[in-house]
Parts: sequence; structure tokens; C-alpha cells
Amino acid sequence: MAEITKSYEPKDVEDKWYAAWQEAKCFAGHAAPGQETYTIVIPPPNVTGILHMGHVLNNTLQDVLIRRARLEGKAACWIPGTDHAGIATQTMVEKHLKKTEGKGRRDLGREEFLKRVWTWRDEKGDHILKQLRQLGCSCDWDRTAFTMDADYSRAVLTSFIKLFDGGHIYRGKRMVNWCPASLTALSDEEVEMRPTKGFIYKLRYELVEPSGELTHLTVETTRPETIPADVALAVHPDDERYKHLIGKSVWRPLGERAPLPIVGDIAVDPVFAAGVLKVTPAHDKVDFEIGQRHKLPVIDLLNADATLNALAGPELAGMERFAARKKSAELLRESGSLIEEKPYENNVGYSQRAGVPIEPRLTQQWWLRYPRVEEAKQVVRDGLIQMHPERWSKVYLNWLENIQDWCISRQLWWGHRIPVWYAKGIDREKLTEADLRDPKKIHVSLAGPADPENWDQEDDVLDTWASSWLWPFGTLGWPDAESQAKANFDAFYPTTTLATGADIIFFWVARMIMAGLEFARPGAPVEQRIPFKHVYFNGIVRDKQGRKMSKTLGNSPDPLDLITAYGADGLRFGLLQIAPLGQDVKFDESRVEAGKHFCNKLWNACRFRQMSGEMADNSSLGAVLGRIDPAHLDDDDHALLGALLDTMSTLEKSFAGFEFAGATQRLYSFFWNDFCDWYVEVAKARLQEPAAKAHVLAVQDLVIREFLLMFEPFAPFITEELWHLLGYDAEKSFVQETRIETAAGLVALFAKRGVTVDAAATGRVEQLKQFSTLARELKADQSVAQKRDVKFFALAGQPEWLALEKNLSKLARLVGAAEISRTTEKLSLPATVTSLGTLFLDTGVKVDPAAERARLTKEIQALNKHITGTEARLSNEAFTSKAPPAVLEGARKQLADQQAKRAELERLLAAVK
RNA sequence: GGACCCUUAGCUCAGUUGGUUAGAGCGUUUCCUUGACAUGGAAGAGGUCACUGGUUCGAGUCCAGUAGGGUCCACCA
Repeated sequence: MAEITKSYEPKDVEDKWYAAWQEAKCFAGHAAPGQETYTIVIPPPNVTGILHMGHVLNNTLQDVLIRRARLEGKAACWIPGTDHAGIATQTMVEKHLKKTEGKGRRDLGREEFLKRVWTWRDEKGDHILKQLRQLGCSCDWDRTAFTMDADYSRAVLTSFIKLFDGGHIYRGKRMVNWCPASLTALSDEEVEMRPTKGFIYKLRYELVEPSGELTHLTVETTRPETIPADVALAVHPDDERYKHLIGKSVWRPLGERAPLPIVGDIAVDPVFAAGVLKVTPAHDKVDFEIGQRHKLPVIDLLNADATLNALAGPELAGMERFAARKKSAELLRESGSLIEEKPYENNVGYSQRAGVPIEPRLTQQWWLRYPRVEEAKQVVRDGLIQMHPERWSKVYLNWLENIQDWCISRQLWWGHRIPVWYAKGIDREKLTEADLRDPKKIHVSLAGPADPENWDQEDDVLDTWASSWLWPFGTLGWPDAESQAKANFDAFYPTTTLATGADIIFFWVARMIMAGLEFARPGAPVEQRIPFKHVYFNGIVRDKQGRKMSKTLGNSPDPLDLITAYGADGLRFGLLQIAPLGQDVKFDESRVEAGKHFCNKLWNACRFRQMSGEMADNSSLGAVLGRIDPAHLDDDDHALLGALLDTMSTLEKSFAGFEFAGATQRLYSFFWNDFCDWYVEVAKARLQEPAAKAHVLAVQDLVIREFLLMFEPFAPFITEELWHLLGYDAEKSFVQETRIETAAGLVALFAKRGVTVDAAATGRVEQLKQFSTLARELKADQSVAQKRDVKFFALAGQPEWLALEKNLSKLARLVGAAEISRTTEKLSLPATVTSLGTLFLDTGVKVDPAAERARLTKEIQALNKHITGTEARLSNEAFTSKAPPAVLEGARKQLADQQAKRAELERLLAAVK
């Protein structure tokens, strides 16, 4: 067995073990018949993305879950993959093309451009999946999926066809969110409202026929450049100021001079601005609806890239929209129509991805009426799908209550081209709902028409989310029966837990639920159709100022640098410690450093175990347990085993509740405080006793073994290395092939060997801990903390002395004393009062009485505060009559202890000479 | 406008059904390189648990409100 080195060097072990795991195909998701499964599908990162801190958190959580499931004996399957990310990837390649060749995508043509994207993907793609390996992620890489793979594409197109056949999909000319940068429609979810500073313009629209004193109407707008597209003014039908004008007209103040009707419409808010709204149906959603109600014409003066066209008039045609806004304000000023221009801030919709204001634009698009909306609400209400934290289900349900049809077509090339063909020569603009269902006019299929020469395929592709919403079953072979069998769809669907960010609850989570209910296992009971049972929402990783980490801000550390500096395990553990359930995390590198230190502590504890004595049979849990001698179990053993069991059940609870921060904390305090700081230290004395040595080592081997199993999901590399170095690998090659015991299971195994963990031992050990802390404190007070030749004398009653006597060698070592012995009289030495008696310290140096008095007085004063509080509580009749007996009893005992201690301190004070 | 979250030590955060003197890491003070670990050990300082009120024998914890910070949804020209 190799000797454990002085410090843990992550780089020495990480690559080695990852390669070994892959070689042994440890991560393969295989389910034996009847075996419980645990499935996770990765939230597929963009295929050309690189690993950032958000990925690290999200994927660490998934790896922790999947590794724990493996240890629990479940058939664990974590399916990795990437998303083609339509707009993002296409934009990236277009930029590259522009830079390197000075060409746009249309210069190359669709086919050639797509070739370039695939080349780009092949060169730059999947990098992130390699980075996940460095993090230790135990994905079943043989199942790696990509949303543009042939198989997956078949699933996407099949879903379209099924929805089309089911009447869920239609085509229509409607107002969409148009991105003038990406030149495509976007869904509502891809639009982000941002407060934007601009101007509001107060304008005169002259009445064609003045009405009494009224010669014009005042209109306020933020978009004067759209005036040439105005087709009416609208007022509220009940507005006393204007209702007599309904039916009259005003002159359009810019563009072609024409009379515009004044209409009455309840969409107008009479108390906002002047209460008069200019109606521009082509460029505003509300205006479009007003236009529809009043059968007004539509004048569209914007090109796809948001420059103005000829309809805007000669002065504005060809201009970019913001330049045109300035220009039109000038023109209006010149013509006297501009009354006032003032700074104004309003909410403007931006393309989330391109970062430019979107344009409401009337275009032909494909729309989806979501399927299974009611069922999707019900499965969450009924708890078939549980969200963690639970509050997100409210957000989810609220969205479903107000759900709008989904614009699923995108005017892009990189994506799944919609499997619809139009008969040649047909006017696509004029297709009716009936035409869509006419096979002579429209062909919808996977393979395409038999006579392709007579058809033209739809140019649009599907929204990326209209492919990723199939992810939980598209990655398991759906819709092909043979592929499903091969992927073992039957065993692994529904998946168990989805771990993702709440920012995509609508984009992805909600849609996956509807897709799963619609497509997976048609006809089966609902609990078999849902895509997952749990959704865990991890927080967003922010920087110290609370800002979201982003490439543009440059405030995100490179996870790979962190892995280099602290090890993958340190990074994983440190990050999870600060990642409470569903709360954003402010990234703090010092926590990652603490994670590294913890790994080193573990490493050295194991190293010390190796140095403490011959390694014995660690080949299995049974072997280790067999080496424990019940006759030699002392209080420290019992307390340690009790803490171990407590840690085990804490972890069981933490996993059930997705509370990983709590789990890491308990692991940390158990190992560092309970094991290293106390048990290993007191065991040093016992290791000198030949009779107890083998037993003590066995207890340590047991605790280290169980700890490694608990810690493995969080820190797979170091645990694997130590597992081998300490010989736990005799029966199974890797930690994850071992089964972890439950706390209850371990109790049962103890019982079989005649061991019952004595819960009361913990309290007795606690007394000894306090005793040694007080002894050390006394030494520090007397400035002899470093000296090891001091003598302690304990003035203790018989039972107290018995408790001390059993532990004298341990205690002497712990507190650094040459000797601890009993005294029966009060000594004239510095002293402290412990629960096991009064302890005197002989440093061999004369004591300063004044300092000693001051020290004791201070302590008495501190104690008095507590006594007063406790006395007040106990003298309160309401408390003594209503508090539960245990609480009351505790308070009385506390008071008695405090009073006894104070009395002793006072006696000591009086005795100081 | 609607919904939700957060506010605990200098910093980043724990604190699960209400119950002794509110914890950890980092930082900080003093001491220690004694054969696991200085990536360490020992001892300490540091908190009116944002504020106000309520429920209760008892509130960091439950309720109401206020202030500050943040998120999501909707959005008026």
C-alpha cells in the first residue's frame, strides 16, 4: 500500500481517476429488471459554450445527486448533451464569417452556410462537456445527445407533425416581437423589458374641421417616426372632452398629408397624457387591435432590419429607426406640429439575446396552442411534480394561467427546418386555415413530398426551445421504439430530478412538462407521462457586489483556474457550502479555498491513520466491523459513533430535502470537529495501550470508511484516492460501486455484533471537552499556554473524580500537562470551576493576586448576568405553570449549576492572598 | 399594478416543527513549528438577529406593518 503524502495534490489524482472511471464504464446507466432508477437529464448547455460558474454549481448539484443515488444502489443515469442554440450559434458563425471572409450568410446560401455552422460546431463544440469531466461529472457519455443529431431531429420534427395533425399548430399573420438584429421573430419569453431613457413628444394633430374653439388634438408619443404609418387617432368613447369628435378627422402631421379618422376605443386611458392615442396598427400591439376593431388599414413602414421604407416618405425613407426618430422630430418642429419635447423614461422591450429594442411587427409565423395546459397545472398541484423550493410552483402556475400561444417559427437557418412544404406557385401570404389542412396545397411529413419538384419547403426553422422541450424523452430514444428499447426508456422515464435555474422555468421547465404529458407514453397514467418528479432550482452565482456573473462584465472567474488552484473537489465543496436551497449565491473564493483546506485535512487524517499502526482488513464493512471489540468501546467511541450516525441521518434528510449546504456543513463539522479535533486527539493516548490499539484503529477505519462514502458525491476524486490508499477497495474497484449504509442499517449491523451506541456518552464527552477547554483557557490566562510541564490539581467529588480518572492520560495530553492529580483541599493557585470540579493550575511561578482577583471577578460578573436572567424566568409564575416539564427542568438545573459555580468562584476569590 | 425573495459578526453565509449563553468559513488579536495536517493547533475579541408592533410563559424563528436591497410577471401611448 502506497504511503500517503504530506499534502493533497489534486492534479496528481484527478485525471488519473477520471480516466479509470471512464475506462471501467462506471457511469453507464444500466438498470437491472426491477432495479430502482435515478435519472437526470442535463440542462443542455449551448454547444459552443464554455464553462462558467453557473454551470459549475448546476452540474455539481446534479453530480452529487447522481453519485449519491449510485451509492444507494440505484440504477443511476445522467444523460449529457448540448443544445444547438439557434440564434446564439448562428450569430456567432455569422460574425466569424463577416470577420474572416467579409461575407454574410446570404452570400453563401443556406446549404453552404449550414455546412460552415456544422464545421464550427465540430471544431468548437462540446468543449464544455470536456470541461465537465474536469469537474468530475459522472455523466453517461455514451448517451451524449445533441439537439441537431439525426435521431433527435427526428423527434423534433415528429413532435411538430403530431401537434399539427392534432390541430395545435396554425399559421397566421400576427403581431410578433421582431428582432431587427437577428432578423427573426421571438417569443414573448425572449423579450426583456428595460426602462429606457428617451423623449416624449407632444404634438398637434390639426382637425380637418375645427370644432368650436378646438382646432387640434394634442397627442403624446415616444415614436414620432411612426407617424407616417398612423391611420387614426383614438379617444375613450366616454371622454367628455372628445366624444363629440368621434367620426371627425385630423390631418396626419408627418408623411403623406391625409385625413385620419378619430375613433372611440376603450383601450385608450383617458387620464393618461392628453387622453388621445395615435393609432399605428403596424407598429404596436394595442394599436393593431384597435385597428382590427375599427377595420383600419395597416401601413407598415419598417423593413426587417428596422430601417424605414418608402412609405415613410422621402425624408425618412432608408433611415435607421433611431435616426429617423430625431429627424421626424425636427420635421415636426419645422412644421409647427411639435408642441414640446421632454425627456422621458419608459419600458422598452429588448431582444434578450441581441440586446436591441424589438419591433412589434406583423408577419406570418407558425403558432402553437400549448397542449396539456390543464394537466400541466394539475401534476404540480397534485405534487406528482415537486418543485424545490416549493414557491416556484406558484410562479409556474401563474404563467400557465395566463399562457399565450407560442410563436415557434424563427427566420433563421440553423435549426430544425419546419417540415412543411407548399405547393409551388401558391401564395403563402393568403393561406387560410382550411388551406393548411388541404394536402393539395400543404404537405406536412418527415420525409417530405414524393414529388419534391412540385413543392417548396418552408424556410423557417423552429425555436430552439421547441426542440429542447422534448429533452427528457428525446434523449431516451423517443419516438423510435427500437431506440427507446436500446436506451431503456421504460426504466429511465420519467426522470427523477431536474436541476436547473429558475430563469428558464417558462422557457424550458413548463414546456417540458407539457411536452412530456403530450408525447411520452401516450395513453399511460399521468404519473408515467410526466418528464420528472422533482425540479430543483439552484440559485444564480453572483459576484461579491451581487451582480450576475457575465462575460461582458468580466466578473466571472474561470472555473478551470479555480480547479487548478483548489482542485475540483475543493471547488465543488466550497461552492455547495454557500449554495442554499433556491437562494442566489454570492461567490466567495475564500470558501473554495476552505474546501481545499478541508480536503487537505481529510488527506492528513488518513495519513495519520496510516502512520498510527498497521493497516488491517478494510476489505468490506463487515470486515471492519469485525475488528471492533465491543469490550473496548469507551465513551469517546460511543460519542464518535453516535455523531457518525447523526451525520448519516442528517445527510439522508438533506438529500430528501435538497439541502446541500446543510449536508456539507454537517460533513465538515463531523470530520473536522468530532473526528479530528477530539477523537483522533484522545485516541493518541489510547494508541499507546497495546490492548486497545487494534480496536481504536478499527473504529477509525470504520469512521473514515463511512465518511468517504458520504463525502464521495461531493468530492469524488480525493475520496476515490483515499479509498484505495486505505485498502477499502478490495472487493469493489471504485467507491461508487460500493453501497452506502443508512444510519438505521448501520445501527442494525452494530446490534448484530452486540454493539449498542450509548447516547449518554456524548454528554459525558462534552463535559471532558469543556474541562479541557477551561484548562487550556487557564493556561492561556497565566501565559503558559505553550508549556507542557504544568501540573493541574482537581478538587472534585467522588463521582466527578471517577469520570476524570478514567481519562487522565487523554486529558493530560490534550491540555498539555505533565500531571493531573486529585486534591482534597483548596490550593492557593489560579483556578477555574468546571463541571467536574475546581481545577488548580501550578505553573511553578508566583501568582499576582491582583490579576487573579480581577480575573475571578470578571468571571463572576459574567455569570451573574446569566443567573439573573434564569432566576427571573423561573420566578415567573406563567413560565413555571405553562412551560413543558423538560424545559422547566432544564432551567432549574441550569440555575443550580450556575449558582454552584458562582459560589465556588466566590470562595476562590476570597481565598486569593 | 400583481407575485415572490432577502436583511443574523468586518466580509460571505448556516440557524429544519418557537425553548439553556445565536453558529461556521474568511478576516482579526495573542500564543504554538510538540512526529497527521502552518492548507495546521490552542485561546480570545467581535452580534440591540433591519425597524415597529402583535401572538406567546418564551420570538432570530410565527403574524401584521415599515424601511432598504433583489427577482419574476404585466405595462399607458
